[in-house]
Amino acid sequence: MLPCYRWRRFLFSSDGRPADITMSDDTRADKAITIHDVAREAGVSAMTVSNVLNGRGRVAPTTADTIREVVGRLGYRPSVAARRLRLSHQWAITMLIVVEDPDFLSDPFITAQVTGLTNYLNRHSYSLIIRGIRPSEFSKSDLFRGFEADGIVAIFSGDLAERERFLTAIEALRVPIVLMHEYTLPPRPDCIRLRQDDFSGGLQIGRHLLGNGMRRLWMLMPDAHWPAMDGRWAGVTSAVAEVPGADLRQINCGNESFLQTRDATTIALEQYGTPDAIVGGNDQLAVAAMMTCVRRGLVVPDDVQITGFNGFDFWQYVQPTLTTVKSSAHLLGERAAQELLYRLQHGAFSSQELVLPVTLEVGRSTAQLTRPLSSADFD
Amino acid sequence: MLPCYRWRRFLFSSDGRPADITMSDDTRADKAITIHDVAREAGVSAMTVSNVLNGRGRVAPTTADTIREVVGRLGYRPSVAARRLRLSHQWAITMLIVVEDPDFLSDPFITAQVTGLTNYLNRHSYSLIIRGIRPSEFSKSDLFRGFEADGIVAIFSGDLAERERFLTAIEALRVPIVLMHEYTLPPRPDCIRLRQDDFSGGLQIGRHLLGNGMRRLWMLMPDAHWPAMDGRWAGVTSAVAEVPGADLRQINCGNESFLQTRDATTIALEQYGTPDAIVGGNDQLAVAAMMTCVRRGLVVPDDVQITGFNGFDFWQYVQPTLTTVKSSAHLLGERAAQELLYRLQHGAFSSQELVLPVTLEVGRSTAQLTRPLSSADFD
DNA sequence: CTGAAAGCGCTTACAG
DNA sequence: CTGAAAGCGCTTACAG
Repeated sequence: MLPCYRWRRFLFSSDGRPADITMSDDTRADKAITIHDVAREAGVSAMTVSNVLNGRGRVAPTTADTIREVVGRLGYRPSVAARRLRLSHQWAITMLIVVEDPDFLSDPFITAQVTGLTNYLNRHSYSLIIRGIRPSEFSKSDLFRGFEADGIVAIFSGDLAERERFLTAIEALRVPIVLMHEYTLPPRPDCIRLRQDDFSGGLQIGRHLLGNGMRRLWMLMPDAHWPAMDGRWAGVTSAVAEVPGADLRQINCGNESFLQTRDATTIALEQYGTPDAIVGGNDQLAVAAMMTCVRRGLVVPDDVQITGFNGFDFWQYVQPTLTTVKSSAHLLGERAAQELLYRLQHGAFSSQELVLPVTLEVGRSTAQLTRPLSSADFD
Repeated sequence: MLPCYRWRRFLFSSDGRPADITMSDDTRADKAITIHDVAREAGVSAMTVSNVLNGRGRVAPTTADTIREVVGRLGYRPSVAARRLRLSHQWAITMLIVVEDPDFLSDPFITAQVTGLTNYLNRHSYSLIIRGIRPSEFSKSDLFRGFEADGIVAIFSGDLAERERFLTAIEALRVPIVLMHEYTLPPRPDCIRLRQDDFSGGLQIGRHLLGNGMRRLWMLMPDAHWPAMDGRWAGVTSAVAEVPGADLRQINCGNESFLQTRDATTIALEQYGTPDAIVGGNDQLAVAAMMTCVRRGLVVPDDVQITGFNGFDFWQYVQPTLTTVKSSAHLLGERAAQELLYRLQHGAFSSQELVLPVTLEVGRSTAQLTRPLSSADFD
């Protein structure tokens, strides 16, 4: 008997509401072979097939061989959905990125973390589900309607109160959480904080520039509140506080795009004059500022020193090469996955907080020159 | 009665093989409330709850209100796994990227497509599963063991025979396929090809440079065979064939990294002398070549003209701005999702092949200068 | 307008 | 060493 729900209605509409639509065909359902088909063909019971496939129980070697042969011949693939229901485990992790920009994957810091996550998870037969949600649409998001993962890796933007709200909301999903780049929200049960040492990176950048004799510093920051960015700012602030007479000004660069950063830098240059050094909150901001300075006839590093943050391949594409802070965003993603799978395996996280180190990478954009650059400087 | 499989063994080990590990705890399982809990609390049957939640059948408004109240109060969330099993539909699409580089998401062309996909799918309550697989590990990949999607969007690299093999393999999964950037593999049932018009882009680039009087052209290509890259090459080749006396040389740039591109360009410059123009297979290749030329004292565009391909934000970060081919990789991703959901809804794809247009974006890197650049050229 | 029953494809404890 | 039975949490056709 062919059950009639082979032709059924699916949740499927443009506004995300249920809609009544009839499926005309489902090739998979027609041909799907089950564990019972294999069992019948091999002349055993379904449970023996299950045991062989999962390496459990004692099964006679000859029986096992027969079963494996039949599995191969029939092209049997166990139903993931059935296994998930039966075991109430999903073998899936959700990466949740709460950010206004729908094009969030264009940030290399984000993509490197995502790549680290997928690589680690796939190695362990877990899959990654990526969800980008705008802060303004967080509550009416269908994240909560169709949630299907064993854990969450979350990156929040926004101020403390907003982030607190996001965290409280996803805690209702009752799965373990790895919170990225968070250092202000207080610890919670079944939730750890994982980040790179942005404060230290900022501190190193600041001390490096101050050690070069720079005193009037700017730091370029995006509109969006990112905890990681706040940490860098705090680090630079600390360094500046150590040197009497040094000061630091924050320049808002809107959405971090090239154009908005260029415009913000241009206005600041006209309003405040040229600073000794410009600290980019990340590499993109730094490079956009560098281009702006160069186009205005300023020489880097002679007239103004410039630094970035994160050390993506990107920094090499610029001239002079950028002084930046190297961190491994890829490693950060891998580590998030590792901690989550550890938690799933052992029932508890191995620690409350993890901070990965960063290192200052000195390029020519903060070089103390005693002679003009020559082509030899670039090799 | 608490079933004992709450403490069960999970597939979980570093090499991807099943391993015997006991879960010490599962917070979700302890507290999960089901449709029956809601039904009992509301004094109705499970099916009435189901009807209300899915907007089917006739239910008395007062009954429906009560049920919705209980759902909210208990925080009931339907089990996705159960729904999937019952309906044998997953509400999930897999994006499969077959490429050697495990850091595949660092390519902006890939990430833009992934972003377009997620955005479209999430709007329609589908989720995206990303799988990167190395060509060499394709067959022993566990893609086939844990497959769980209603459709596939695939990006292959490699030569024709390899890509043919990949396609044949994923066809065994019996779900509809959208093949990206493919134009040589013959059409198959339940599989469409979606790409941007790389040939036209290459043709336009070639004609533009030849129109500028350039005759000795190079094209920078990566080691990896990408069909999209081959299409661009074919386009440039066509343009060159139109002009007697013009010639085109292919320069292999290894893995496309800055360093390997720089080295390949340097060696080529020493071996063959400076060409009239360098066509980058993509923006990154073009910018790396531009940096190399500038560092060797060549002036762009006076001594050598340079072009890119894809027009990412990236191109603006370079000086002079890059002539490139604009396409919308984001749109390509959206379109792939759209076609797949159409297929799932209607039982058949709406067409066999889709080609999205591209446009030439002329920057200063191919400007025909009659005077030296001034800062005014940059605004 | 509402409910009892069946079944999606697995895995487990238990009995043979 | 192997199997019959139960049940994970839903949805559907059908009967009332």
